[in-house]
Amino acid sequence: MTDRVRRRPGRPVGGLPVVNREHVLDAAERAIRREGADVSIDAIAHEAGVTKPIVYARVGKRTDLADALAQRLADRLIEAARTAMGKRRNPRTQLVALIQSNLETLAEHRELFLFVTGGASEEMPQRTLALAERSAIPLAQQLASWRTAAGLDPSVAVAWSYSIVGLLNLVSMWWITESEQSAEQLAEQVTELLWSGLSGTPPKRPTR
Amino acid sequence: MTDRVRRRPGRPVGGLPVVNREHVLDAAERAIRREGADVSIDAIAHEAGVTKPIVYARVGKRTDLADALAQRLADRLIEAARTAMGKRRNPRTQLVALIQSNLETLAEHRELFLFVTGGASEEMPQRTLALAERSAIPLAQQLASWRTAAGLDPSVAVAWSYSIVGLLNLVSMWWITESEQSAEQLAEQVTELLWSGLSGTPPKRPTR
DNA sequence: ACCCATATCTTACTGACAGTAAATACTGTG
DNA sequence: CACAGTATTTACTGTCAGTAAGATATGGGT
Repeated sequence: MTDRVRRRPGRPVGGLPVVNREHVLDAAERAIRREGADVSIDAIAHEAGVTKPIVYARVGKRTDLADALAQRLADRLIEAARTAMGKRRNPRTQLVALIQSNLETLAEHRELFLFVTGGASEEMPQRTLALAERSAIPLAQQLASWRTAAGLDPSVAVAWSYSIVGLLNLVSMWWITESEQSAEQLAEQVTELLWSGLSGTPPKRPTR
Repeated sequence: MTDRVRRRPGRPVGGLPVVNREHVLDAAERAIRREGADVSIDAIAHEAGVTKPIVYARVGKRTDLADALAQRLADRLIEAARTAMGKRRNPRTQLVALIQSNLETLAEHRELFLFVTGGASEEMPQRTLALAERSAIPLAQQLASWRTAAGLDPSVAVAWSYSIVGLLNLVSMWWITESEQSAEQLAEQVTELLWSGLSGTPPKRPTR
C-alpha cells in the first residue's frame, strides 16, 4: 500500500469511502514497523494511501490511535497466551508458557509495543493503564476464580494481575532491548519468582 | 523563582553563570509539578529565570533532562525504601515497607514519574530502562548476596529485580490513578504475591 | 434535466514547540 | 585599549499535530 494513488480533491468516483478504519489501523502498524514509535501521522496516512484528515476522520487523534492499537496488541497477547497455555496441563508449566509467549509476542511487535506504551505524554497514565487493563482484567478473573475454588480470598486478584502485567511489561522491554539470554530461560527464572516467591531468598536474620 | 528578572543579552555583569545545572533541574521539577509531564522547555527555562538555550547548555536535550530527573527520582525511591526498611527486622515486613514506600514516593512525585516514564517516544526503551536500571541494580545486588548466602543460585537476581521494579511501576501507576484502597493494604497484597508466589493459587487439576 | 444538500476527499493553513544560529554584552589579559 | 573568550538573549528554522477551507461526486426532490 506504499504505492500511493494520486487522487484529486473531492468525493471519489463511486461515492464510497476509499478506506475504512481497519485499513488505516493496518497501515499504522506497518508504518510503525517501518519508521518506529515516533512515526508521524502523515507517514501513516501515506502508508494508508490517503491524506492526514482521513486518518483523523477514521481513528481520531494520536492518543485514540494508540488506544486502538493497544487494544489490538492486548488481544494478540491474550490469544498467544491462551494457545501457549492450552497445550500444557501443569499449572506451573502453564505459567512458564504464559510468560514466554508474552516475551515473544512483544518482541515480535517491538515497535508497536513502544508506540503504545510511549506514545504521548499527556494523559499518559490513562493510556498505559488502558493497555494494561485489557491484559489485566481477564487475568484477574482467572485468578479470582482460582482463588475462590481453592478457598482463598479472591480480593487480591486485581492487584495481582496489575502486578503481573507490569512485571511482564518491564521484563519484556528489558529482554527486547538488552538481555542476551533465551526467552525460555528468562521465562523459567521469572516463573520461579512468581510461583514460589521470595520467601526462601532472604536470610532469617537480615544481613544489613 | 517564577518572578523572571528581565536581563539584557550578553554576558551578565559579574561574569559568572547565572544558574547552574542543579538550579535548572530544580526548576524543571517545579515546572513539571505545576504544568504536568507535557511541560515545554520554555516553561522550564522561565521557571528557572533564564531562557531556553541556557537549559540546553546546562542539561542538554529533553531526553537528557528526563535522564537526569530519572536519576534523582530513583535516588529518592532508594533512599525512601532504605529508611522504611531500616526500621524493620523481619524480612517479609521489610518487603511490605519497601513496596509501601515505593507507592507513596511515586504518588508524591506523580507528575515527575510520568515525565520520566512517558517523556519522549524516540529511544523510549533506553530511557524507561535507564530509570528502571537505577532502581534495579542495587536491588539485584541485594538479591544476589541474599541468595548466595542462602546457598541458592544468584543468577536470577537481575531478572528478578527488573521483575520487581516493573511490578512496582505499574502497580504504582494504577494505584495513583485509579485505585481506592490504602497504600498499606495494597502493599500487603502485593507482598503476599512476591513473598509466597502463586503456587497455592491454581487448582491441582487446571479448570480450563 | 437540473439543483442543492450531503458525503468524501485534498490542499493549505495555524499554532506550538524542540533545537540552534547569530547577535549582544561583559571579563580579564597582554 | 584591543582582543580572545565566555555567558547570555533574541530570533530563527524545521517539524508536526490538528483543523479549516475548498473541490468534486452522489442522489433525491422538483
